[in-house]
Amino acid sequence: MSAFSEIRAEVATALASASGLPVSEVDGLLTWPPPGVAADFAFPCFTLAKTLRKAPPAIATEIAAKITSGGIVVSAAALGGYVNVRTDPGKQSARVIAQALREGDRYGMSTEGAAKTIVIDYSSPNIAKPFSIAHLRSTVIGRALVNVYRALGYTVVGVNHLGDWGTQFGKLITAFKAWGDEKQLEERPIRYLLELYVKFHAEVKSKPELDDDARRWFKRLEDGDADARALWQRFRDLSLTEFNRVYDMLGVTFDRFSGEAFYNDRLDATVARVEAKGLATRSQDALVVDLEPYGMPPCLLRKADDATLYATRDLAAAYYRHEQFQFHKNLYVVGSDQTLHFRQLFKVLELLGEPWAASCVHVPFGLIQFKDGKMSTREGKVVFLEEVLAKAVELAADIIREKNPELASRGDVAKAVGIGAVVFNDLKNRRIKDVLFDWNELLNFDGKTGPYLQYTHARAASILRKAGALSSTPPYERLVEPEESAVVKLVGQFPDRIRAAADEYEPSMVSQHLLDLAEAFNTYYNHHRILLDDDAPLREARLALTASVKQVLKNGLSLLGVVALEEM
RNA sequence: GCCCCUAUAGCUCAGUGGAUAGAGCAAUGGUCUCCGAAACCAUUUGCGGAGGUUCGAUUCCUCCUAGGGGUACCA
Repeated sequence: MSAFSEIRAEVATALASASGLPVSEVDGLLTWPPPGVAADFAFPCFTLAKTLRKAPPAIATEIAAKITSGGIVVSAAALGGYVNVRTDPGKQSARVIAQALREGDRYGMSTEGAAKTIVIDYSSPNIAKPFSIAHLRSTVIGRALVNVYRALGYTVVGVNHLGDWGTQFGKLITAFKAWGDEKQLEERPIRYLLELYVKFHAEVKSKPELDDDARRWFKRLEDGDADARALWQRFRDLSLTEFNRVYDMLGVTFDRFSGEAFYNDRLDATVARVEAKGLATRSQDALVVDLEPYGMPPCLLRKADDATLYATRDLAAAYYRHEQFQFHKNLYVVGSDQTLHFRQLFKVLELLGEPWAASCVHVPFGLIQFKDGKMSTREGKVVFLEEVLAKAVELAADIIREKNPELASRGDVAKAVGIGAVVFNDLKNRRIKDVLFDWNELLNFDGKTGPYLQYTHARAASILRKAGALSSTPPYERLVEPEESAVVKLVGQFPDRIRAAADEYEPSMVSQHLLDLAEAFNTYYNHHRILLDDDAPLREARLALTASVKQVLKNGLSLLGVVALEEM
């Protein structure tokens, strides 16, 4: 339990005994006062008015009078219908900071997920297509969730469910057979494959028979045709080489690189399983699971030519994951445009009578929007992630040259800052929001950004370097400034925010908390001197506070996949 | 048509059913002989509309409007 949770529980207990309510009920109502009110917790008495048949202010006055100071609680005062409780700032600081410094890199982590496995499907780019800024979202959100669940003690299996199968390969093979150029494929594989893909979609408008060719090629691929298979392998290898370069830049890793093709030899058994349950029906020559009673279009398992689809392979993958890992949860970090697909998939699992269908969760995120509409691979309307990262790193290097030309290892720092800016930009808001692609915002390093957090961390690091060794027993009771209490509170709440982020599959809960902390610390820094010359004990206490801030920023940034820098 | 998501300041977004709705960007003006000015301080503007539930709604429910997405052989 975090020190902050313990403090909250103590306040709730005090209020419970004063009001006669159960602690759990008090805890549920407990809130905090607005900025103008000098108190740490607030207890609203409005719900009691009915049962007690008294006005809320009168109830608040009675409860406040019964609260005795002692322990963490210093005083209680009624104001309107609220009981405002003040806690001892020194004791609060002592507990919170001591815990943060004692636990260090483990602060915020727990073992509550021990013996539970969580499978997370993330990134999952389509082979033979460019790694765009759209894939970045799944990649960084998924990676952050992997880190968050690991921090809570879960066993996590991160799966890159590569889009390495499907009709798109029929299209690519068709296009390559028709217009392919070996030299271009060797020299600039992904961009060239994208061009072929775009050309295919442009040509198919006037030559619809190309679609039939594509379907035939995919069918041949599924049936193990050597020619099709060889081209597929080549496209896949070339793509993976490019993807790995991007993953290296981002520092992203996976436990499994199993794509859709991996499940190819399990598809017949999967379809058979659905048929055995009597769920599969022939409709318009295709094999489907009728979902009409649930208000959804049918889930297609086989096309008219018996080739499989996305849903078939996802179904096989779900069974495979359950058999392999007996997951506690099976998460899919995939864009919100695929919500219906997952609703269908989970419904089919439910109809198959799998109790673990309820443990499968789609974790959707908003789409990247351009000023002129949605991104479209088919029209070649994409922004390459490598280009974005390169620009960000270049800009970071410019700023370093200007602000800190003497800095050692400027190249590494520029990389960390530039990439940190792009990564954090994708994690700072609630993931469901669509993102308008905007170079200015992406390349902004001021305000609520990754570099701002890195800067605050580096600033704290700089102070601690100058200070030398820390005292092991600083007088925490000296930390009574309101700006200090604000920082302490945020340090103390950090572990709870990690849990909330896991509960809601929402990395932004960590991001927003780090921004709040950095803001509070920078405000504090600008109002009070830490490295005091004339008050050694207070200096020690403030340094301990600074060290705890640095620790939280470091741990939080690490969860988000952003490098915490000592200097920048 | 039907289904899902979103709507808070000029822009991008936070916001636990509670007391005066907060940040950043942009703009303007301040703060470095002082621990890192990628920082801090100050100034201005707002909960899409209408009902409902509630002691109390930006928050929950319904309807409407707007934007985005999806809607059988792509993923």
